[in-house]
Amino acid sequence: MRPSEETLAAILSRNGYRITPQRRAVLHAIVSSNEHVTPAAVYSRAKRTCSKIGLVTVYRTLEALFELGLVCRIESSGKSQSYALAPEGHHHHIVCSGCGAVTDFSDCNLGDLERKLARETGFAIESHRLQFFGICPECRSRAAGEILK
Amino acid sequence: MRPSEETLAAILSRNGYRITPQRRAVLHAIVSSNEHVTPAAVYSRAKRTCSKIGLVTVYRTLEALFELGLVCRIESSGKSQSYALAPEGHHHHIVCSGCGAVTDFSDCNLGDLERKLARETGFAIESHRLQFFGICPECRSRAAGEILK
DNA sequence: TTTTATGCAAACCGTTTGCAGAATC
DNA sequence: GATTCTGCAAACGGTTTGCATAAAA
Repeated sequence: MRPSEETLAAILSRNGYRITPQRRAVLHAIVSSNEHVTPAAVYSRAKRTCSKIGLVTVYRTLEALFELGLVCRIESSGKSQSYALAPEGHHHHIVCSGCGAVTDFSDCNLGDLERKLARETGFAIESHRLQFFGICPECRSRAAGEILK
Repeated sequence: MRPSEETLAAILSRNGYRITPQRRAVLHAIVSSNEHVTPAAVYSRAKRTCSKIGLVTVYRTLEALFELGLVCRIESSGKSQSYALAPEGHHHHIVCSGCGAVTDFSDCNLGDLERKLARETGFAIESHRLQFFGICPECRSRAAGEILK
């Protein structure tokens, strides 16, 4: 289950971070958004809660959350990164090429491949990243709508 | 087998691109390098062949080569992208966290997973990207050497 | 001689940093 | 009251663009 804003704040606090209105605003912004969001998006969301927050603080807070593993970061193939509440455990993403929406999945079953590659290449493999790209259901139906017109 | 500089130049020409000393220099730079290289690296290599080349031209040429599928681009998780001669067909990368070296592999066997995800999420999946990260053989033996000292 | 390519400098975009003042604990 | 956080503005790094000049076809 998704951690609440309170839970996250408690974890931050327990790790020596101070709880400020700005940080609460960032927490609120990511907890209340279901998608992956860019720092800029977090900023504009957070600004609704705490009007004097600066973009810099958003970056710093997201970095802190990322360090603590509370948030995951995805480098969508373009310029800007995006963040979301970290689902528990190992997972990967499916990214919509139309609207950028991100869906998670967790069963990747790459153990055999990893062992094989390690054997063949001599690499000590430590991690992997897997992303699928495609068109999400919403964009598909939107596209279908366009055609009918 | 790897295409030669001549072959690449011919393909460029056939596609309406003019063959300039600068473009030859870029072609030479990537053909003669076995690793994946950043635009900046291509630039300094190319400069040896054609001293008056500018970084901008390198970017533009790499982009053209990428458009034609002659070169593949990898977004290594940091700031700069890197390019290499495109191996034929579908492939993925293993990236060394130590030195950045990149190795290719081609058998990923993700068809079943892709179908399953498409079914479960409703995405029309079009492509995927898979990267492994680890320590390459050279870095491993270097690390072993450090320990012995 | 028409069309495309080049280089420069300057713009751009997302991100990071230095620092004085403000807020938390 | 000591320490951490904030916001601003300015720096940064990689990449892109506008434009006049130069070169390829």
